[in-house]
Amino acid sequence: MGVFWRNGYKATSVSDIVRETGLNTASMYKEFGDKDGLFLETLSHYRNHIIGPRYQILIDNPNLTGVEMFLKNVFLGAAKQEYKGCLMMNHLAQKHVVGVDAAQKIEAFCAEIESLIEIALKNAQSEGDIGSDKDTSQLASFVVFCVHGAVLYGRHDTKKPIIPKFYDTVMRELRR
Amino acid sequence: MGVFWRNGYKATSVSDIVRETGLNTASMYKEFGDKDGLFLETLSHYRNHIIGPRYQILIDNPNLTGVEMFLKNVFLGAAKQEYKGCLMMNHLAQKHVVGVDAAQKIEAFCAEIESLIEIALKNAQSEGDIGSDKDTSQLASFVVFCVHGAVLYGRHDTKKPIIPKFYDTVMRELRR
DNA sequence: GAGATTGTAAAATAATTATTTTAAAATGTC
DNA sequence: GACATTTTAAAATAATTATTTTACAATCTC
Repeated sequence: MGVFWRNGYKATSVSDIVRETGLNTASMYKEFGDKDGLFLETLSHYRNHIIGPRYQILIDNPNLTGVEMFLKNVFLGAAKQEYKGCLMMNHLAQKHVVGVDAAQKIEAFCAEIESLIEIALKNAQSEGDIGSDKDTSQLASFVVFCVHGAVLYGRHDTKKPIIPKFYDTVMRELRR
Repeated sequence: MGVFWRNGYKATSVSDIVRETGLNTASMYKEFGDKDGLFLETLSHYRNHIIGPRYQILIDNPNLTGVEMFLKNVFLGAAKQEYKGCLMMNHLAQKHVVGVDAAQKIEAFCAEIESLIEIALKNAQSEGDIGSDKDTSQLASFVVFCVHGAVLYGRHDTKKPIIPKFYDTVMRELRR
């Protein structure tokens, strides 16, 4: 997964994958069909094991209180990813490159976490933590954009991700 | 430029470029050396003719007043780009793929517009349009991130860019 | 443990893509 | 208008990369 994450679908050769994973070329083709199939599987794995767990608490507790603490964790989790950004988001600009199946998968994933966050925001709203005039759908987009798009913008020279900087901004926007 | 913009450096073949530009293959190699040289030239062109003009007003008027109007124009300009995102930003996550020259060029460009915006924000601050307690450097990062990173996050299904949504958020953050 | 099945390494093939060459057409120079 | 230079289209080559095959080792079944 690492190579796809770092260099993107097209710039990742099958040899790279074989080298990195130790997988056998033939086994790989038998298991996943082709490079595209492997990429789809990678997306699923990323969703289920890397990002998923971070949002699992929202699934487990549909009435979760304390969005603030949750968001802080999500931001920090994203900031730790060695500045590689979000595997899915890094491919959002490349729908034609990754193919339609992968593009759909990525978009479905984004929609999914967006609606999870929206539910959490609505809860917070009904508890008075967020003003009743707020557009929770728009705020949810904004949160997803800042969390999953932001490492992209981490500078290579400073080697520092920019996400933590944005956490405060997002929180102010929620509380305003 | 279009192909690079839409599909990224690695997924763009020389044939694609030749087809799109009508350029002759041999002339292309004579003029730019190789694909990489052409990409570097593309980045320069993008900077000088596509994005540059949008920020030119900041260079021409170091004491520009009315950041708000300026920012609005920048947001709208970005939102119009056929949802391809920012050519440079789309490559930020791929420093190893595009090579070190291109990566440096992209980062220099980002730093440049960030500091232009920071100057404008400082002016606004000294005129009282922005609170004196604000960290203009951080705000500038935030603006660049929202303007140049946001189309990335426009959904393919809805075909709508998300940038306009963020304009309000950014303005609130400035005025807060 | 013989025989069937599965996994593996390495080489072979196929497909794509970057770059160069070639020979002709276009253009410029005197 | 003849000659030199430059541009162009097309084919040729080189390099890379995706996929398949082959021959063999490991594992499993009875």
